[in-house]
Order: sequence, then C-alpha cells, then structure tokens
Amino acid sequence: MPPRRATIKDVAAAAGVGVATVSRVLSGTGSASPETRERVLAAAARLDYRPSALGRSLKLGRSGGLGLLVPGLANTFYGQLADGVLACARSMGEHVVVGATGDDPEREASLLGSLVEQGVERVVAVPSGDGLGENWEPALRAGLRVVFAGRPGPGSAPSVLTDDRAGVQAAVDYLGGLGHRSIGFLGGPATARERLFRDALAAIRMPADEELIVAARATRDSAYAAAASLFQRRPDVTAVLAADNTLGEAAVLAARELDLRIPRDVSVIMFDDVPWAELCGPPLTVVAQPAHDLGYRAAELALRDRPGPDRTLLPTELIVRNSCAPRTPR
Amino acid sequence: MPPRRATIKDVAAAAGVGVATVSRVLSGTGSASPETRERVLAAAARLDYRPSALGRSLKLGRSGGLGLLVPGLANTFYGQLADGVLACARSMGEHVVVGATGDDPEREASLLGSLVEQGVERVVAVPSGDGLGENWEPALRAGLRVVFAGRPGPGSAPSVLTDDRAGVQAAVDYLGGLGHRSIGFLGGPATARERLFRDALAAIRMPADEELIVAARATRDSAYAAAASLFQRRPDVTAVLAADNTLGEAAVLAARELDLRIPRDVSVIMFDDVPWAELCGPPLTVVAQPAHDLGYRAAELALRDRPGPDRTLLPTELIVRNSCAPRTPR
DNA sequence: ATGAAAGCGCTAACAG
DNA sequence: CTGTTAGCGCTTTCAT
Repeated sequence: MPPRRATIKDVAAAAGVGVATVSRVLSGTGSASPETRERVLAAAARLDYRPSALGRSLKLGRSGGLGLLVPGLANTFYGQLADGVLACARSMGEHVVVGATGDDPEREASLLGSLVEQGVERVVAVPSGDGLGENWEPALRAGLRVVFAGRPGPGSAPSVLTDDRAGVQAAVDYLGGLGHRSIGFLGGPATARERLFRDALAAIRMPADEELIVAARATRDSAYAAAASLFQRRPDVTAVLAADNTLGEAAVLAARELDLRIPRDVSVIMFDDVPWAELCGPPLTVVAQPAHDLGYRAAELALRDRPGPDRTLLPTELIVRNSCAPRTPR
Repeated sequence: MPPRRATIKDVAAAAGVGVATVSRVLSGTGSASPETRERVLAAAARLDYRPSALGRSLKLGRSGGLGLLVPGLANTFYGQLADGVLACARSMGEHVVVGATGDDPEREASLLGSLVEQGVERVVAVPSGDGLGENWEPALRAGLRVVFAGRPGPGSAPSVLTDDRAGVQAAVDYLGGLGHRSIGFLGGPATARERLFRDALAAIRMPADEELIVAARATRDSAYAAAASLFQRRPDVTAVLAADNTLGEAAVLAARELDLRIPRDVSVIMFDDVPWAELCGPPLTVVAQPAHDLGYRAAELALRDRPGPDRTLLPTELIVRNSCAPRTPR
C-alpha cells in the first residue's frame, strides 16, 4: 500500500509550525523568519510534499488549467497546434486537459461538460465542423473563457485564425494562372473555406461549378470517397484544391488509384504544410499555415488576464513545389 | 461578470431539500422518494448544475483523471498513440491531462510533478529517451500508477510495447535477403532498437559496423544531420533502417539532397506506418506499429483496477512497398 | 426517506 | 512573525 501523500498538516507538524506558516513559506506570500523558512523547507523536502492543486483550487474558487478541444491528434496539423498550446501552457505553469471531438458536436458538448466539471475555465478549441455552435452558447454565458483556433468560433468569441481568404485566393490565382478552368474543391467538415473558394473564383471571374465542390466528413474513408468520386464524375477537372492535409492525402491517393498522374493529369494544392508534403511523390504545392503558432497564440490569449483582440489573423503562404502544371486537356 | 456556477447548495435550496439528498439523487446512491427525486432533478436542470469534480475528488481522496506524457504531438506516431489513450479514457469517463516532454528527462520530471499536484494518480507515458528513468522511481514509490507505452519503462513497471525485436529482425532479414551488406541504422533518443539492430545483424551472421550506427537527438535538424553525415561518411551504405518516422523522413530528405536515389542507390525502411509512407516518392517500406492500440491498451491498463500483466507485446508488421531494391554497389 | 454535520487540503482573515 | 479558524463543494455517517 502506497503511503498516503503528505499534506500541509504533516509538514506543519514535522516543522513544528502552524499550517498557515507552511502555506506562506511555500507560496512565497507573506513573510517568515529565515530560520522558520529553513525548517519548513526542510520538512517539505523530507516528506516529499507536493501541495494539492485540488485543495488550493477549491479554496481559491478558480482552478487553473487550460482545456484543449481538437478534432483529433492523429492529424499532424492538430498535433502541431496542440504542441503550440502545450508549449504556452507550460511556460505559464498551467496544465492542460485535452479532448478529441472527432469533429462531432455531440462529443464536443460532452467533452466540454467534463471540462467544466474539472473546474477548467479557460479553453482553446477547434470548434467542430457544423459551425452552428449552439454548444458554445451556454458555456460562454457561464463565463467559460474560450478562444477558438484554426476555425472561427460562433458569435463574437475571440478566434486565432489563419488568413484563409488570402490563402485560398493565392491557390486559385496560381491555378488560374496555369490555365486551369475546371478547378475542383475538396472540403471537409469545416465549410468556411468552401465559401472562400467560391469568392476566389469570382474574384478572377470564373464561374463556380457546384458539381466540382465536394465536402467530406471527418474520416479518412469519407475523404477518399469524396476525392475518388470527384475525379470519376468529372473527368474534366484538371486541378483540385484540398482544404486540409487529410483531404490532400485522399486526393493523391485517389488520383493514383485512378491512374491520374500528378501534375500531368491533375494539379493538386493542399492546405497544411505537413512535413510529408515535401516527401510526397511528387512534392506537393501547399498553402502553409503556422499550426504551432496558432495554438501558442490561442493559448496565450486564453491564459492572459485581459481579453485580447477578437480576431487574430496569421498569414498563410503558398509554397510552390511540383504538384501543379499548366493545364492540358484530359 | 459571469454568474458563479451553481453549487450543490443552490440546488438544494431551489429544490427545498438538504444537500445530502441532492448528492444522493444525483449520484444515484441511496434512496429518495420519486417526488423528491423529481424536484431535485428539475432544480439541477434549471440551474444548469454541474457537480464540481474538485469538491468530489477532495472529499473522496482519489481524483480521477489520467496523465499522458509523450515526447510531442506533432509526431504522427505519438499523435495516434494519444488518440488511443483519449478514446479509452473517454469510454471510461475519465479526463486526460497531457504533457509534451520533448524527450527531455528534466521536462519530464517537472511535468510529472505537476501531474501529481493535479491529483492525477494514473498515467501512461512514453518515457523520455535516456532510459535511466530515475524520474520514475519516486513517483512509483509514491503510489503513482504508471503504464509505459511504446518504450519500456525502467524497472518492472508495466509496459505496453510493440514487438520491436521481431520488427527489427524482419527488416534486417529483408534487407539481407536483398543482398545488402552495409546496412546503416538511424537511431533516436530511445536507444532500445539500436541494440536489437545489432542482435538482428548477429542473427544473420553479419558483423555490426559501429560507424554505420548513428543516433540523433529528438529534433528534426539533428535527425537530418545524422542521416546526411551517415550517407556522406560512408558512401558504401546501400541500405538504412530508420528507427522512427522522424528519422525516416530525415533519411529520405538527406538522400535526396545528396542525389542518392531510393531505392536504386539506397534502400530505406523506417519504423511507423504513418499515412504518408504510402504517398512518399517512392512509397516507403515500413515496420508498422499499432500506435492507436498501444495507447488504448496502455490507458486500459492504467485505468483498470486490477494490475495487468507487466508486459504486453503487440505485433509489428513489415509492409513492403517500393523503397528497397536488391543491392547494387555504389 | 431525509437532514445536520464533519472533514478532505488548502488559503486568507484575523489575532496575537 | 506566526498560529487559529473559517470555509471552498462535495460525500458520507449518523440521527431523525
């Protein structure tokens, strides 16, 4: 049987002082005679005392800790974002409680509930796809401080985003410049980029062909199916923009399966400059997003005391590699 | 100012009963008249009451929650492993507190300390590279229940591992069968596979050339440098085994940079069947590890009440793609 | 069936 | 400078 963890009382007894003194010495608050300090510190060390955050939080009413809600960590983009959040939290001495929503609003709601029960009152979240966000209403009203990252949150909640509009436009401009006229769009659960895609097309006076815009659910299979069906239904697409790295992966897989050569038969651009984009055969042209920064900044905002700006926009960058070529009719 | 969260007292008052009754009704313990039940439930719902896990944990002495310590989440392998842990935790209604160690024992120790302060008493961890593990001694003695995943923990602590011996042997056998005699090994912070590599070589009666065995630190740069220097110092290596996906990535990058064609000039096998292995140019032959399962099983063990087996070994699988070819002298 | 009260570990007033 | 005490939200005897 493991010996019960030492409490502040044990330390007080061992040092021959009152509990308040121990608390003061250990938290640096108030003053204590050097000699007492010494004794307390020694006793604490000897007993391997670790103050209970539970006790402290309960007393203080506020419980440190940062919640983090992402679709899933197997996706490199969210992994990087999460690492950014962890880095910031660590630098501020806060712990973080994570949950994987699977882009499912119901799971998100339940996870959110459990965060609240844990006493977490600040969270950074990549909101689940549907975008309706009625999940967040009550939490926000209840005083939970949430900063959305990577995708805009509902209402006026603060969000740290990438400049997707510019990113999508850059991709579309690039493809358009290469002569492509039938550009497909592979979208995911978050549909914001889909609208931006239409806008980008309009900006260069190209009509949006609804059949070329497809949306997949948050699974690998669904992404693949969406990509394959797009290529099959419309053999005339000569270029495709994938809204995230999962979709990009699906696009190259589907193209390969269908014997479409990249970039000869189809040009591909995807969002997210994941490390493998460069290793891909051929190396993929991407719209890079600063995933780590996204997380770091969001965490910073959530953890800082003063509310930050409602919208932080981080730049995207079109990184040209070898997955796009001038249009040649298929 | 956000309205303070409702407490059990508020519910009791609103329902016109004592706090004990509320507690009993809400936790399903004890009995209550249907009519009282009704009133309590209604009041709780109306006030949007969420029981405080802090209060409960403090009272109960035990605090749910699972700690998770990994090198970092940007690495797909750990991301998948973490997803496995999250999946299991969620199914058992536990929350998860994560930390990224960066494979640094010091950070690991500090993170571990903060977990203990949070009242977490069960953790799954990918122990940091050094393998000395004096970090864990005290925690283990203090009754912390830790299950190691992916890498063996120090001492006799329970671990959920992949059958690396078989995996390394399969890779070496395969390469040997292809005629390779100078096989390089790219190792990381965790050195266990390095020993297995020597063993595997011995098993097929090949001498281990120390100069062909290199170890990188846990950064992308270090991995790249290690790979590049291996290729440059020893132009006679015709094959290389990379101990994880980061190292594998470095190997193909370095090879490309040095104008070494895969697999014509060098054959490459890496650990971890990350999604991009198939997309790589050329598709990479890998030793697949069930990352998600690793995490799920480890979490299961950590969360179950009875201690499980000390060692769970999950199978690896050699997945042959196109990154290896018969040896041709360079 | 239900309420009153104790106490988990901690911090902040308040005395001394 | 330091000790005593109340009380954070909750569960759990113990009475009623």
